[in-house]
Amino acid sequence: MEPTILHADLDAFYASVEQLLDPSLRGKPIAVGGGVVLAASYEAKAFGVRSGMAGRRARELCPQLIFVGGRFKDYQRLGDAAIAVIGDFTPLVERISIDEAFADVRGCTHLFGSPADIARAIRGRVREELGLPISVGVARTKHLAKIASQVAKPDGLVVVDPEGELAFLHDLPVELMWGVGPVTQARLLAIGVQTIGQLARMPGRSLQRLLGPAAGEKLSALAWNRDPREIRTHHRARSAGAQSALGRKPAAPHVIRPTLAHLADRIGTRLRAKSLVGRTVTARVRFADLRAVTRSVTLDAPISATATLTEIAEELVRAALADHPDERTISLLAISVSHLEKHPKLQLELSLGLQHEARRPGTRRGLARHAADHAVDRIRDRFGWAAIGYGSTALGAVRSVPDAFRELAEREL
DNA sequence: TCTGGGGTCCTAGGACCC
DNA sequence: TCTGGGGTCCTAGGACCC
Repeated sequence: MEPTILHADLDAFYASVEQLLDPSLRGKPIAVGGGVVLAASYEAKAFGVRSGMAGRRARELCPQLIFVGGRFKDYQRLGDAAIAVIGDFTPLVERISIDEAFADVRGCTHLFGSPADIARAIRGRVREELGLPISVGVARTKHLAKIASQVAKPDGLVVVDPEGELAFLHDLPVELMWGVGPVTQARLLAIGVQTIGQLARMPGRSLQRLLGPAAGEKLSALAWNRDPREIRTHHRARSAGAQSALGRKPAAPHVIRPTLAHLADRIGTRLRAKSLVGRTVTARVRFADLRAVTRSVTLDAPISATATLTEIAEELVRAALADHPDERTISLLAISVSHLEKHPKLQLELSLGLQHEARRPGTRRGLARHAADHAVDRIRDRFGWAAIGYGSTALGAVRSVPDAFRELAEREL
């Protein structure tokens, strides 16, 4: 079988866009972000600067590092354009994030040539039309294609021939595998496993004892290049959430209320835009020392109303804080809604709302809340998100990061 | 001056049902 | 008196990915 799976990954994406749009930044070590490095150029990576690193640490490693603010609209535009180039070759495209996608070209080789030809064409077009470097891996499986694109970086192409798969895979370090993070890497190192080949030769039993049944099984399979995953062009979301880092703030209502209201507002808006409702609400509180706790509740009836979501989240946060009375300072609040279902149509929703109220005597708020949410949603559709909000949610102070950046990270629900 | 924001999946224990 | 097992759902925590 011919290798027809492509994995395409824009190199140092945010940083590359900044260097594209501002030529004075080219060839220089730059980082997108401030408090935290969101992306680093290859010139910065040479100094050890990595994404996710604290800005201060990055500056220590690279004193001449240039921090740039972030042109989020351009990231979205150029990321979409690059993925669209892939879509010109095949409809079987699975987008993983703003700057990364899998594709299966098995059905279009008669039009465009071999998978390697197609990969070269994609790289050429993204470079010529958009001015951005993109690395591509080609293999028979998603896992191998993804590893190949990592090996190809920066700005390269690696094709893994079927005959050479295990030879290619087994010399590589385990941390290149999908699913091996810092913890697993350390656990494997403790038993002397550093390469994928060493992992492959471990007895399945001991791997499962070390990493759990699911992870052990999965890594064994991947190490032998058994990856059953196919290209999935459409994912439906299982949860929708939002979070806000706070620095250090007192665990007090004047901090918690407006923050939760803002988070609930964002989630509710996204859910309603996709006609989704959710049954489980989870709230997360992170303390000053970065330890975090969660509290969740599963409701009888699913919700999407901003006010209801806010109230439930407040209750959960109160419960979490009550269990940790010594914690006076919090550094992050988060809400997530899961057990998502498709919302019934509007008319059904109204009758459902009435039934719902009948079951919960004393609340005539359900319908009023839906009406208010829909009114706000419509105004925002016309005039933008900032045009209107629920009281304190309009507070800019609770936003530690521009909403444009949040939108970048949001996946299609 | 101790690190953003949005996700997925897995595990383990307990409740509850048959 | 003493002793079962399987399945499902919920909750809390954690590892990992981009």
